[in-house]
Amino acid sequence: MPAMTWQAVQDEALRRIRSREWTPGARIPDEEALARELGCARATVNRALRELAAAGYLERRRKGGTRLSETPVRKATFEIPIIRQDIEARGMRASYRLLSARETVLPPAVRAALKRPADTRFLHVLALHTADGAPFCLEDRWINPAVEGVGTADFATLSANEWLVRNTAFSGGDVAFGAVAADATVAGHLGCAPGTALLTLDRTTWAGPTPITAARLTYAEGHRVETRL
Amino acid sequence: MPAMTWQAVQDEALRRIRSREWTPGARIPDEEALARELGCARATVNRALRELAAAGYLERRRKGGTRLSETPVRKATFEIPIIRQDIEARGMRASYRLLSARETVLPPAVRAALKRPADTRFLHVLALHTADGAPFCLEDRWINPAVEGVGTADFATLSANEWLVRNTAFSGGDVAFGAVAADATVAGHLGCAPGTALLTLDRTTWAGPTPITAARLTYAEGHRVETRL
DNA sequence: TAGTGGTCTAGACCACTCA
DNA sequence: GAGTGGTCTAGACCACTAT
Repeated sequence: MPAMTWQAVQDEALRRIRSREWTPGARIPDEEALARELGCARATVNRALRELAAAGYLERRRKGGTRLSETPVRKATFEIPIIRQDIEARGMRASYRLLSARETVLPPAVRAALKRPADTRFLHVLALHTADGAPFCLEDRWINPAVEGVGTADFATLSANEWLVRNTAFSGGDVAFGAVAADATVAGHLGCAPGTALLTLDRTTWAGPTPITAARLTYAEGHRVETRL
Repeated sequence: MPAMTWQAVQDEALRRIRSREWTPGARIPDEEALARELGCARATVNRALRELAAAGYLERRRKGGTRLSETPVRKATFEIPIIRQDIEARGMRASYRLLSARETVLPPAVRAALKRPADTRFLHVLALHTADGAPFCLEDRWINPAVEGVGTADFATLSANEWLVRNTAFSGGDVAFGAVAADATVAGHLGCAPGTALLTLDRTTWAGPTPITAARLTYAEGHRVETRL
């Protein structure tokens, strides 16, 4: 084992930050000095500090040196797993029921998000995920019918989410959290009163310029999406 | 410029993933083979693939090699900035108004989250953030009165959020999104109808075993927290 | 122009884990 | 036991930017 691993260097840097030995806005020693002081190679210091900069603790500029962030932008990473995995990771039994699947015209909001012309038709899939028999979340998804194989996919047995992950290549997308009041339909499926405040997760995914799918997950009452800082 | 940068290697790997040249679950060439093929050092390949593994695209095991994830757990990173910065980044004018600040007994839910005994007293701060004059979010925060300097801090001019970021050293915490229906008080401050579904962001931060603060941000109607995948 | 971080290289040894 | 990823080193050159 080398004297100093990059992890040890990072821990030491975090210790100095937390102990206020290094203070917000102040410049810290350069990589070469730290490497000499800690007895390791500069590359080791570089890796340790690079990751702290990516996490928002430090700001680094060539020639300008490395400073503690004055206003650290905390970056919180949330895992967005396949719903079934999410449920099973909580130690519950996941099941899935297809409610409807038919091709129809995109509603205006989805059409705008996917930048499609008017009257574009997509496959609309509505499905309910349950955990230990209780409603967990409602999946309201629009799928581009041009996606290869989607015509023969059977979303009754495999969720559209999983089918898409396994069968399409995508290049990017976006995710957003929001809140909605349950309408009568949603309330019925999720077993809550109409008007209940529910957390939503909207996702769109693209293969280059072509939209693959837009989905809204509406979680059952009280659901939270958590992570560590 | 070297022939192949780690970024170029990563782009090439992503191209092979997206083109399905490499398929989910299948093993990809080992680092040495890729380095030879692409004409770079193994360390360069290592950095490229290590980051793809951290992002959930690949699973790597010593001796087991590197495989494409069968069920990629997408990791979405959200920036959790100081609210004022968040507002200003949207090109709006941020302002802040302290609504109340007094020390009182922790309510049960917060007490449990912070693992404090019954009758623990914290400083309770309620404040409204506005963007271009319109309500943006309501900050409902509990601060450990043992935090150094909190007794003399003036939260009327500087938000508690910013004061804490600048004046305390913390070691960790957690974040959670949720949804609540506006009660009469919240509705009044945020200018919406009682019962409106609102997005919440709950945060707790710790200095080792000592809680520093617990905060709930309740965003105005329609607010979304977004990120790219 | 000079200082600092960003990256690449070639080689080495180690840690894990599969067969 | 052996294959593969994880990491460290020492040196080098480059890119950016503060002065």
